Amino acid sequence: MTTLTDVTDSATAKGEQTRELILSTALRLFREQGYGKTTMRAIAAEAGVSVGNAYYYYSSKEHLMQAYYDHLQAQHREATVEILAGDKSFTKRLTGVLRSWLEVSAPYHEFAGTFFKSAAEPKSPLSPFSEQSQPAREASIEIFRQVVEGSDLKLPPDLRAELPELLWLLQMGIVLFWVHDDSEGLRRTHLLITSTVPLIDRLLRLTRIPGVRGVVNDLVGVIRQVKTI
Amino acid sequence: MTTLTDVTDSATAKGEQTRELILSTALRLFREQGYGKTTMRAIAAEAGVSVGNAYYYYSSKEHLMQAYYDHLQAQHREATVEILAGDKSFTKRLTGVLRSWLEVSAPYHEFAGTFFKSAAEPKSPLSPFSEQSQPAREASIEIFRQVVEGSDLKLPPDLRAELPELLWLLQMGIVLFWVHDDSEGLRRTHLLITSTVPLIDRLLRLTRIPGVRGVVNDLVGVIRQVKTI
DNA sequence: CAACCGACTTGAACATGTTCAAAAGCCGGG
DNA sequence: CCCGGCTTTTGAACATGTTCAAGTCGGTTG
Repeated sequence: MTTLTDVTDSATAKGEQTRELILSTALRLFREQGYGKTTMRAIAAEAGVSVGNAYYYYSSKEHLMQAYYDHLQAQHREATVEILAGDKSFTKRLTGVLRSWLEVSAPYHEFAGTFFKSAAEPKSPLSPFSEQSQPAREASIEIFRQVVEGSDLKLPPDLRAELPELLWLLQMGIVLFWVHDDSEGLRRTHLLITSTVPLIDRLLRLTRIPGVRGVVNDLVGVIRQVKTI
Repeated sequence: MTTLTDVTDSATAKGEQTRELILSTALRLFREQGYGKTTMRAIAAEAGVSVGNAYYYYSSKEHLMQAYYDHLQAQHREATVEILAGDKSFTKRLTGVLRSWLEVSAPYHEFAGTFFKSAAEPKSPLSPFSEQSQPAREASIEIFRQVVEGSDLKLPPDLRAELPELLWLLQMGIVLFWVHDDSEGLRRTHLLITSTVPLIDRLLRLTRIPGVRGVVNDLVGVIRQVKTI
């Protein structure tokens, strides 16, 4: 028997080791010398396997980057736990989450550009809007859902329901900014977060004004419409 | 003698012809078979020159795409003239400009993804935020300046000054959406424009409400700050 | 006119992501 | 023990963007 496939984790016994080996080697090289300078041949050589073997497990170089992305996502999630358990203040929660993303991602800032490049292509599985990244995207939105739910924010239910996704979009915007930010210490991105978050808070509180409320409702309507159809 | 070309246009005589030839051939092939499937060898062969020669004029395949982008930009500019001469209604002007962009770009929708991919990389000259594309960017913002200036829109001067750039950002967002839009006839993007523009108009008019005014002023402040520092 | 200079052109060579047919292990059944 | 069928592994071959040393060509200068 031994048809292997019953175990949760080590799906295919031996091969799984090779897979891990290739991935970890690749990630290390990416970090050490950047994505562009790391060749598939180098990865294979360093891992002590053949090029073809690397392709047996990862159908492309991009695919290896995908794995890195998942890694990052998990790290961020972990980093937010503490923050989301603590304060009830909306701005603090949001700032904390965004900041922690920045921290987790900082070591990869330099080669994030390349990642971004691949992610931009609509058909790429790396695209944040793609089918394949739906799990990662939802995990990310889930974090923002917790930001909202655990906070003291008072909002009309419609908007509140839509908010996590909007905050995720905000995060995408910040990432876009971050990728382009070459100020030292990522000063500008930090500044962006520091000044944007309170502003968002204030904007959200404006929805109590009747005249504003109507427009916002329509805005939510448009967002839903665009998402669906 | 026969130096034939003293014409305004042709900077370096003969070579300029070759340059044009290569470019037009490339653009044609891009349109006919997509960017990815068009090889530099094919372009060279079709144009009747050597590969090296193509590289003499265009330092990379991407560079050829850059040229296409400029081409598009010019076409759009031309298409907007009529619209901007006509109506005074802000929403009509804005809708017109966005729609005409859609029309001009439609033939390239399929291969725009690839373009987008390159443009996403921060260091790429194709990036809408890059140094190299500053002229194109400013030309584009200029269009939106005309949208605002020729319109009946009443706004606090601060916001009014910032608005063209914000509208340009909106356009970037729409492009992002457009690239991912595979509904037939680009229905979804059209819908997005149709429903977003009036909403923006309403949002802008909200700035008359005192409570809103303060927040918006701060928002403008943040934008300026982020742009500068 | 011959030498020369710089713009232009060439094609072979290179680097690297990717593919693929074949070999090597591995394993349970006859 | 050997066979047939799988997973895994190999390395050479391929496709394609890019580079480069060397050639060509047209005009300018002595």
